[in-house]
Amino acid sequence: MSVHTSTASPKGRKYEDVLGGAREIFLRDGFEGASVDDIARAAGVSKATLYSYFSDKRELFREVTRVECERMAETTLARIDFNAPPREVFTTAAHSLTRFLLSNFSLQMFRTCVAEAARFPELGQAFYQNGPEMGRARMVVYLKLAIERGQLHDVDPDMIAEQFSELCRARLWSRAIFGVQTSFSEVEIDEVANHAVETVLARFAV
Amino acid sequence: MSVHTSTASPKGRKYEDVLGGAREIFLRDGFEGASVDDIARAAGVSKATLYSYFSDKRELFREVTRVECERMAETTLARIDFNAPPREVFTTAAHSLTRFLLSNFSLQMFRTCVAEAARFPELGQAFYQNGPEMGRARMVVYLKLAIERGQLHDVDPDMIAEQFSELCRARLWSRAIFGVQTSFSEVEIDEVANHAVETVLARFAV
DNA sequence: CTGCTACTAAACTGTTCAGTTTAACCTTGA
DNA sequence: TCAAGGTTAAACTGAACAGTTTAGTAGCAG
Repeated sequence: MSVHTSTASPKGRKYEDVLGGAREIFLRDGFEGASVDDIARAAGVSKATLYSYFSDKRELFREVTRVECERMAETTLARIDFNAPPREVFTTAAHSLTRFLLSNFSLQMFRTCVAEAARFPELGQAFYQNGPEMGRARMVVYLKLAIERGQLHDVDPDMIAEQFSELCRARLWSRAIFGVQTSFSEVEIDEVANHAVETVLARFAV
Repeated sequence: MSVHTSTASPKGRKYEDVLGGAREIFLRDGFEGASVDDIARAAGVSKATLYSYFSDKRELFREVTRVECERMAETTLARIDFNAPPREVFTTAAHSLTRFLLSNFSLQMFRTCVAEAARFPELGQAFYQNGPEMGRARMVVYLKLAIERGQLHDVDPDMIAEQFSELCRARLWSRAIFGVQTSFSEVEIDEVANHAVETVLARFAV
């Protein structure tokens, strides 16, 4: 009896292996930078097998990003306590979002999607919708409640959410994306997150 | 008598042509996406001539970005009136920065630098230093004055500048960079800029 | 006219890489 | 034991493309 990973692989034994290898190499080298031979090697699979699952490199890439975006949505959209006061919610969200934005995964994903935006218009859009857009929508639900409760001023909640997430990028994110700085201390990250909280509260809290 | 563009070309007649063609194609296709044949064609120059000026594609790219960053620094670093009150300065800066961030040029430059950050660590860093870093430094000079005058709270001026420029990216920039939205009305832009001003003032103005 | 320098078109080299093909090899189940 | 289907290594094809070479042209100075 063979061991199966949760649901039996959609097609053939090596399907998950291929996806795993592709994830590793695409994340390391981006789309153009990744060679299919490297992916097959990393997956421990022959090129012929790989091409029996995916008709071409793009389709493989699409599938990897789809799966990764789903995982990201599940994992990193911090559970919001819809009954907590704004300061608490913003503080929790700011720290987890700032950390996430500076994570290797998030930065590489962003780089690749941006780099391929011209070749793959659909890809950047999918990434945007499954990533930033999803997080924002969730935040907006909370903001509306808080406004109803009179805890926040009655300002377009969408704009509050947008400003909040941009504030979490202050100082460190642009350095990270351009490779000017590659590692970040807890202290630095906390400082950025705390400043984001203070600013958003100064403007929107009652 | 032949017409010369300002200073006589550093080397040979076609130097500026090459740079112009490279600028056009790199900006359209990015670094990897651009073919040297395309550049030569766009420049109205033979490949051999191109390679007599630049030893390889990377050197050509470096020079194009250097020149473009200089131009950007001159053009878009809005003159700040160091004696004006914060609301006026932030308002002027927010509108011009938001527009700039959404410009075709800025977006393409960003895309290319990010995409090549792995192959060209120096490039992203040069872009960062000549672009965001330079604007921020200029803003900080003003902020220190305003704090001394008691117009702003005594908070790390660097953080004020960083938050301010991030706020100008709210809502529209991420849509632009992922290709979700490609054109932006004056109304939308003004709204983002005005919100950035209100938020930064709410937190930092005395 | 001579000779020099910048330039040109086009063919060529060498490499990288996506995707295909082939012929053989396990594994499993009847 | 046999057959079928998934898998494999390796060679192959064809295209794209950076960079070079060659043989020749245009213009200008003396």
